[in-house]
Amino acid sequence: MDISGFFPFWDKIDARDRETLGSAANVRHVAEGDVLEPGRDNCTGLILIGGARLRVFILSEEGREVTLFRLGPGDVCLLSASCMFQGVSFDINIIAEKGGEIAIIPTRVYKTISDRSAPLANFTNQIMAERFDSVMWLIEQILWKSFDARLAEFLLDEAELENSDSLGITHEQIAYHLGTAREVVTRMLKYFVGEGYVALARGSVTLTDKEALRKIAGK
Amino acid sequence: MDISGFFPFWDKIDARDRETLGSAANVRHVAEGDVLEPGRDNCTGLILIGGARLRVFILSEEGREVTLFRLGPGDVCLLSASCMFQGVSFDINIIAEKGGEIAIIPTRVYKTISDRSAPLANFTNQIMAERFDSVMWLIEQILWKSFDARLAEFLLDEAELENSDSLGITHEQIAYHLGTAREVVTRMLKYFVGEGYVALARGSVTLTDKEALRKIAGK
DNA sequence: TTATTTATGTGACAATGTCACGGAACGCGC
DNA sequence: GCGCGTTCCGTGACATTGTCACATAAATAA
Repeated sequence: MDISGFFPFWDKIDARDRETLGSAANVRHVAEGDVLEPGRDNCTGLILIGGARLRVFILSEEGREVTLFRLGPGDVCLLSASCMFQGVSFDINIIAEKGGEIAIIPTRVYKTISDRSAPLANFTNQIMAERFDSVMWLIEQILWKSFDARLAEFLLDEAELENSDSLGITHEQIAYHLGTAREVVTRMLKYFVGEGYVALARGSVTLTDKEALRKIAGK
Repeated sequence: MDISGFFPFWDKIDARDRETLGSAANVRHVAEGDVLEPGRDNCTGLILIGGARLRVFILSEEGREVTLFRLGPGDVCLLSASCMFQGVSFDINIIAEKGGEIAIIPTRVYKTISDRSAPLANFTNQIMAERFDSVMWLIEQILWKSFDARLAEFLLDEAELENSDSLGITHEQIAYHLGTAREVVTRMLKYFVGEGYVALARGSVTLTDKEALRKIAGK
């Protein structure tokens, strides 16, 4: 796995540092369901995603989850190296939704180089800003969107990601993504069925009227 | 107003760049209630806070607000220069809660130097991470704290900030901070009065049992 | 088949948000 | 002082979402 493609200014980084980064990168394969960060004590390092899909989420003390964002091929996960910054105290969890190759650069190595390399530090900045943006989007969703809109949007996004209108997902999994209770999802899906937007089966939701769902999602 | 104190690695920045930053800094005084960023079109620049207190919040289309965080003396506001990053699309609003001196460094100047200066870029990173942390804290509050806990915590924080147990604040202002409706605040405050936690008067809330409030706030 | 696990359905209730008011306190001009 | 408009607060009815306690049904294992 070639890591140079992840860094847009690869050629502006010092040659010795490129070497260091390359050899520090720990390439491995993750399988679906693998846990990359278990919440506490999270400082695996910078994760460069080759072919996997990762879900980054937070977890409450009571075990409720909310998905912050998902990362796919070509993305870089920075929060898994959040200990390189002072004053960051929140915990995140990362799990592989789809298996594939990833490369991990240990936090210390990355930080050392970043400290003296402007291109790398600015790259870090850019990634951080993008994640910040995702999280702000989430806040706005949670605060100002009604649940039907959030569910509709989730289903559409999911269909896009999976490239299929038939989603193999349980109500409980949806609830985890959206940070609500299963019963609430069941109730709303039931309503969607009544309106003809989706069809349900055990462990699956099929979108039957995407146009209507888009309307509900408010876009 | 001396801006060097804001940058922990001031002496590691190139002398010419220090000069440029210093002369680009636009020092001015803001009065209470002044709007520094009106949502859309936000790229005032990096704001260095001398003596003012700023409130950074987001606004829904319906006019509902939520406070993201507040900044005081010695703090740096980065989101007011968020256009220096690609892909950042959320809008923020900034208003002065307390008058005082601030210095503004235009985004372009800051970005130019940051692009070639590792210390500055890493400083930017650090600030961004801290703001990210604040926002994550907010998400956790919104998602898994009940409203009584959030209100109690807000009142305690406010008393700390104002250095007084008697707060000159209306129910509506509290609602804006917490992103809810005035009636909800009124209702809960009424309950707090019944329990003897606070005393109310027009335009003011007085904390009468901080210990109990801390307990409710969950800390 | 029978048991067990996993997924879904549902009703009652609690917490919070929305709406439509009414009334009380304050500021201001007289 | 008085009237009067504005701001702030209180309240009831209802909608939405979250919680809890189950029942049922479909898959899977024994």
